[in-house]
Amino acid sequence: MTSMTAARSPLSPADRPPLGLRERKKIKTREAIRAATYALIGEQGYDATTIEQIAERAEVSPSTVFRYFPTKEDIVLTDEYDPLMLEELRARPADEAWMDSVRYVMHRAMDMMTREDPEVVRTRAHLSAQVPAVRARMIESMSETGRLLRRAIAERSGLPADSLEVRVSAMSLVGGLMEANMCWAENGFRDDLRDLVDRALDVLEHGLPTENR
Amino acid sequence: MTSMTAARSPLSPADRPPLGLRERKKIKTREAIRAATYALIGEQGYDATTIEQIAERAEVSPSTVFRYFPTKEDIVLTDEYDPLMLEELRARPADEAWMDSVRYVMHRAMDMMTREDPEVVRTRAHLSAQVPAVRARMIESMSETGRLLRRAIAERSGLPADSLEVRVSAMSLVGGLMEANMCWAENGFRDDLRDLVDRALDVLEHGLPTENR
DNA sequence: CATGAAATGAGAGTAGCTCTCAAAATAGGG
DNA sequence: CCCTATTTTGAGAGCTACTCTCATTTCATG
Repeated sequence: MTSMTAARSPLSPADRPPLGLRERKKIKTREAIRAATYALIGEQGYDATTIEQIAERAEVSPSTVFRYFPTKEDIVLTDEYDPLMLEELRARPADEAWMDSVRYVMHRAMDMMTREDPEVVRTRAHLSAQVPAVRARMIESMSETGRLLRRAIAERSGLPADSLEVRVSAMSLVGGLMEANMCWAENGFRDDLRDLVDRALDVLEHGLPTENR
Repeated sequence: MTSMTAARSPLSPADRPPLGLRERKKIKTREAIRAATYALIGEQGYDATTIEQIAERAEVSPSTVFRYFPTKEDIVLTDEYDPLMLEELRARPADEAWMDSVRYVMHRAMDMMTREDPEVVRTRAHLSAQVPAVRARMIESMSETGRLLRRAIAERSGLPADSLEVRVSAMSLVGGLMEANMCWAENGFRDDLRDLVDRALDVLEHGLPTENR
């Protein structure tokens, strides 16, 4: 019901067998909290849902909720995709055009996500579009993603990872993708997310269409 | 000591003379709160500064502080530049290249800001770079700015203001400028902000330098 | 099974923020 | 100058996210 399971397939070494009872319980608790949160938000909305209610339904104490997630927004937003996507990006052939690499990885990621838990992806997008606090946290986490992206861009371009040029490039990429996501949610998920992402990448690559850029 | 005075010069109609005692007091209170906040943060840091302390030093009640500013972060971040810049942007000749318009307006804005209260501009940038809560709120407000920007971009490009293309374009512009600001603060204000902004705009316009984009 | 380590729960405490209501300040007209 | 309507303010209660501490429970390991 969450994304953890999906995170396994592509590029993860071997760390599955030795998984003690403790670790398994921790994962279960994490999932329980997330599931309880999504359920309650579905019933009452985000703001009306308190940590106490979440704790109650997940059958843990409020303290435990905060031990697993630093903020309420993080319960909704946390996923494990970003590092994986980064790995995949950096694993692409160095002579591939940058935007092609991005496109490729984004397509794979979206396939994976819609195959695993499309419901969660939508809820998340919906909350990001509607609830200011969630949106803020989401933007913040995207800018963290942008920071990770710098390494990949730096490797491709030969520029230093902390140069302004690389930073701007990373940030505009991340911002563009976020905008695609927002658009998707705001229009009630009517469009195909893949198309939106493609169009966003086109704008980043070539500027606005039918314009002298 | 704040930015209000600066906002007067360029494109404001006539609304100065009829300014009752009530309005004047409100402005004074607003400034007092902001001044108190900046002072206290300078002495103790952001997190250690509570609304109560701010209220005390500004000689108002805590309630009043919240009446003037919705959040603590807003006390630090709120300014009145954005709408002005938007006006100026839309007032540029329609046949000017888009990026040139942006460059022009940004230069004017930066001149204005560094002429008026360079101290506040720096403190704000510094806090945005250091304090997560402030940064989050700042990003959020930049994305509001991005929303305003859409109108201008739509007028120039002929595309609908709510199209994905325009949104991506607006967001990446705003993100790039923010990155320039961050860079500036993180490097201890050693660089010239104008150069950084120019370089950011260059990346947005032409892609990464010496690269097949 | 005993011992050490880790996870949990309970509880108190802080601070940002909201809401309500009564008191004080101001505007405008007689 | 005063009276009244409106606005602004202050006081205070209340909610909730979040932090910290400490005792208790639960798992790991020899």
